[in-house]
Amino acid sequence: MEHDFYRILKGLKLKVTPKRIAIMEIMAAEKTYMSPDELRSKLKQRFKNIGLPTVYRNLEELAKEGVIIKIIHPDRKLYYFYCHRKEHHHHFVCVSCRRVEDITFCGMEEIKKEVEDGLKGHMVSHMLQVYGFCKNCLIKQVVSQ
Amino acid sequence: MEHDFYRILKGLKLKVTPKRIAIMEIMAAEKTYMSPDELRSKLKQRFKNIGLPTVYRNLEELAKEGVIIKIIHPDRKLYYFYCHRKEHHHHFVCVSCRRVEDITFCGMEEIKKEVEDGLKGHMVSHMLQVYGFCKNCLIKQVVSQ
DNA sequence: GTTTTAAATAGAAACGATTTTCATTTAGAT
DNA sequence: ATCTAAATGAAAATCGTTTCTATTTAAAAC
Ligand SMILES: [Zn+2]
Ligand SMILES: [Zn+2]
Ligand SMILES: [Zn+2]
Ligand SMILES: [Zn+2]
Repeated sequence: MEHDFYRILKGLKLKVTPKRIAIMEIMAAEKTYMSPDELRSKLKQRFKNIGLPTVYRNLEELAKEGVIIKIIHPDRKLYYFYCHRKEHHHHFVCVSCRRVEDITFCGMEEIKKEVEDGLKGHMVSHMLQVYGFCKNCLIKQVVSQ
Repeated sequence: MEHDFYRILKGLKLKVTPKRIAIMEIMAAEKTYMSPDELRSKLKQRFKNIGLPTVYRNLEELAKEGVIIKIIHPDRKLYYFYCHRKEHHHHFVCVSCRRVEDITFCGMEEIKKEVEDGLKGHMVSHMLQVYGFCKNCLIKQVVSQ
């Protein structure tokens, strides 16, 4: 698995540093989105010194390259998630446990049609995100009643 | 028109202050989204003293009550827009001039189905926003070439 | 293997949008 | 006209994020 990350970084012409590898390992192992500070807490278990700017920079670089994604959050803070799927798609985010899951529905064609035919504009991108309670959290709710 | 805003504020049990009315008037007259600071600049033309916290507070209150909407922006700053349409719908945002236009496509049913049948979760809300160039900006691009 | 150099990093400081605090003013009820 | 809770302005605080700079390090060149 580490070899995957190694190759990904090489492909992006980024230096393969222990911290980069660790960031990718930790992110890829998480089922939930994380803030830079939460990621740093996990990195602290492996490295004595790890600066927050390093975490911010690496997350941003990886997001820019499409290796990880940014999660749009109502609190307008930065959150990232390692998404294994590479085709265009969107995400379901659990408002209780932060779990992220893929959604295959998109609607890009209909939207594009409406923008171009209806508004006579040109669509550049679109953002779709779904919020709710994941399977696990629904079960917990029922059990705890 | 002012009477509309008067009645809206009354309906929300908010005091009808000159600044609240002015904020609603300015927002409702704009075809583009605005930041709190941009709104304050406009308010300064009418009021000698107008504090930024007042602008922030009022925008947030009006957004909470659904009178205006928040625009999700990649820069993660706060932007608001007075949307005249009241039914559930989404928006097209021009990345060049900030114009906001209604989109009727939604896809809520398909998404809900996928979350509930596929993921066995429960959908609470969803966020869709479309970015691109509006009609006017497309024309300007062509003309200036 | 050694040298070179550009990228990566840590730590400290800066930044800036947003929020909080608090004293004063004001809308609207009595 | 009086009262009270809401609204406001000014100043300060907050805090997530970014910048700066000296140091370290990956990896290319030798
Ligand atoms: Zn959950
Ligand atoms: Zn899509
Ligand atoms: Zn435009
Ligand atoms: Zn919708």
